[in-house]
Amino acid sequence: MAATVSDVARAAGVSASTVSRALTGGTVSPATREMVMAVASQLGYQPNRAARGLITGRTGNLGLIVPDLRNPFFADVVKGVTTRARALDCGVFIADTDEDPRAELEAVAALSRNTDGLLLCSPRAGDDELLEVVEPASTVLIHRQVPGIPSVVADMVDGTRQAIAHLHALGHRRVAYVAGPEDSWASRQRQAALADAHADVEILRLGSVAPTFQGGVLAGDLVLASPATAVVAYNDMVALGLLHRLAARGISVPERLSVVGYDDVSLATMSHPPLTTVAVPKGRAGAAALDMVQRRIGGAGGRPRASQAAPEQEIVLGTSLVVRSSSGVAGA
Amino acid sequence: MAATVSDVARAAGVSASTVSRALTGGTVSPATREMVMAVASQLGYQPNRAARGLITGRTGNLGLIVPDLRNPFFADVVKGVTTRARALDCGVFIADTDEDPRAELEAVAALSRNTDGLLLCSPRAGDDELLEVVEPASTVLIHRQVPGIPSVVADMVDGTRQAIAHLHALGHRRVAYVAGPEDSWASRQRQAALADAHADVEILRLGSVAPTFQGGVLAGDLVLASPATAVVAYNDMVALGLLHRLAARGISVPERLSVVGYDDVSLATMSHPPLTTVAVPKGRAGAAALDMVQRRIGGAGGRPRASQAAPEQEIVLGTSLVVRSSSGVAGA
DNA sequence: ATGAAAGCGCTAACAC
DNA sequence: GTGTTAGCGCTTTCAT
Repeated sequence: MAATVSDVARAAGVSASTVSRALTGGTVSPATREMVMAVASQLGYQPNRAARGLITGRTGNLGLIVPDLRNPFFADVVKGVTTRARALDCGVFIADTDEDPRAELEAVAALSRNTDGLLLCSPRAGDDELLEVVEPASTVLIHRQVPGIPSVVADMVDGTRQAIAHLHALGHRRVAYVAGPEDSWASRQRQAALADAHADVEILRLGSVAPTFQGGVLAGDLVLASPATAVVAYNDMVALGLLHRLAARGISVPERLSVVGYDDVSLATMSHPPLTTVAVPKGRAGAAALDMVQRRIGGAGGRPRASQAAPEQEIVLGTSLVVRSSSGVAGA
Repeated sequence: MAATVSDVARAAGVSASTVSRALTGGTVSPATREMVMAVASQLGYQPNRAARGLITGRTGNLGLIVPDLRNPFFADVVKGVTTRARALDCGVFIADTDEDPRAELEAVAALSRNTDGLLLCSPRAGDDELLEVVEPASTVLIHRQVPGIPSVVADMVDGTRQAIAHLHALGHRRVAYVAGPEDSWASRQRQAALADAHADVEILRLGSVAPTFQGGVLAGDLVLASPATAVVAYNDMVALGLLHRLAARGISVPERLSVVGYDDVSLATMSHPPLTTVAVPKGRAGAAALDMVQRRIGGAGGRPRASQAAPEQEIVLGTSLVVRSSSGVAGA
């Protein structure tokens, strides 16, 4: 059986409350504190978070909900969250919803009772459904915006602008866009951004396709049937599938066609040729979201502190185009 | 504030214990149960697991520790665990140790107090360190064996045998093996398996290299400088890097050189050419480990039940060679 | 600066 | 079958 405060108290010859104070930073004499700490670590004492949470009203745990851990994009976000959580000594419950909006809503319900806050990464559920189950005071959305719920997003408008400016500079005037899932927030974002990225560049919308490698393979033929000299894919996985299909059809990239993705997943450096892509901060977004939710629930320890100067509702992280070898001069 | 048992009890006109019984499957009259359930769901009651855990001694939560979530291999394992956990209504704490053995040990210490059991996936710490901090009764290792700690592993000996038999059948007699990290359990496993996979096939050991895409790139030149007609890589990431380097040097695969990997990560289908690889069950291993730890801690609710017919200590999952296009007839 | 006592939400004995 | 009581491990008043 694990050691409890009482065990430590007995071994240290003090009361349980003193142990508690020594360990959580209450008013104790330096000497006592040091002694208690020594005894505690010597006994391998680890506080029972459940018991602590029962009284403080805070569990010290967070919930993190993602659509699919296998997607390298989400893996990066999760990694950012867990890394920051480790530094903050905060537990992270993980839930993978398998891209199922219903599972997402269930996960929110199950986790919200047993955590201090929730991080929802790219949730697939609709705005209204989300607003129904989510507690805005202790929830942060990652890479998704819903009016009324705080969020951390990447500046896709700027990233898109950079991508199109890059292609324009290389002489491209007709650029295909391979769209992802119709109704997704990210997809709408990208399309809106493309719409007014550059006056001189005509955007040819293709798709939509699944946001996967296979979706990209499928898109390859669509792109070749269009008059575009360059293509912007919904994300890197689609871009990679595209590259794969183009190679299979003997099309040289970037000579005949330039390809640009979104996300900058690690695979983007491993393709043939390495992929030019709009880098979106993934780990950084996860870490920022964790900090944000901590700030919002923090300090007050459950008690909602009286209106303190309108807490931030949104963080927009910068994006940057990473130019590799899949983009080049038009008609080269 | 969330509803508590007392709230439900008051609203239902019964005592708190009756509510508890109705919700957890105790002896209650069907009518009462139904009524309580209705009131509970109407109030949106969600049990406070912390409080429940305090008394039952079980938290209903598990800890899952992995070296690196970005590694698609581990992502698959995690996914297997979380999927099974969802079905069992069991929370999963995730910890990413960044391949750091010390962080691993710390994670074990921090999590073991606040979970019912621990799943350690491919831990990097040494046998002795692990044995020191781990509670064998409530821990299961995934893809790693340590005497005295239960584990779920894949049959690498058989997988390796299949791979070498495949290459032998294609006429290969000299096969290079690109070794991974010297001191890793997995690496030793594979080498032992290769040593007596086939009497007619000579194994040329190369490396070791980092178990990454970059490691594979590096290994590409090593392999070409050897007389081997085929190469087995430490894992798929190395094999993919190898393929990349070979392509860059204009070596055609499988005509000039056959390449085989281990793991069958999803990327293995996306390479040029698609990779022949020893498929190891990843999600299945995670799910099996979860079931195993539940079985071992289950029922008794904390109280270690008196010796019940020697609980299983090890599960070995089958592997199978997936033949794609990176392997072919020798000297073709 | 420290100890005693109360209580967080829940379930397990024990009565009835 | 149901209510009452006690207590899990911890923190936090309230005394001192």
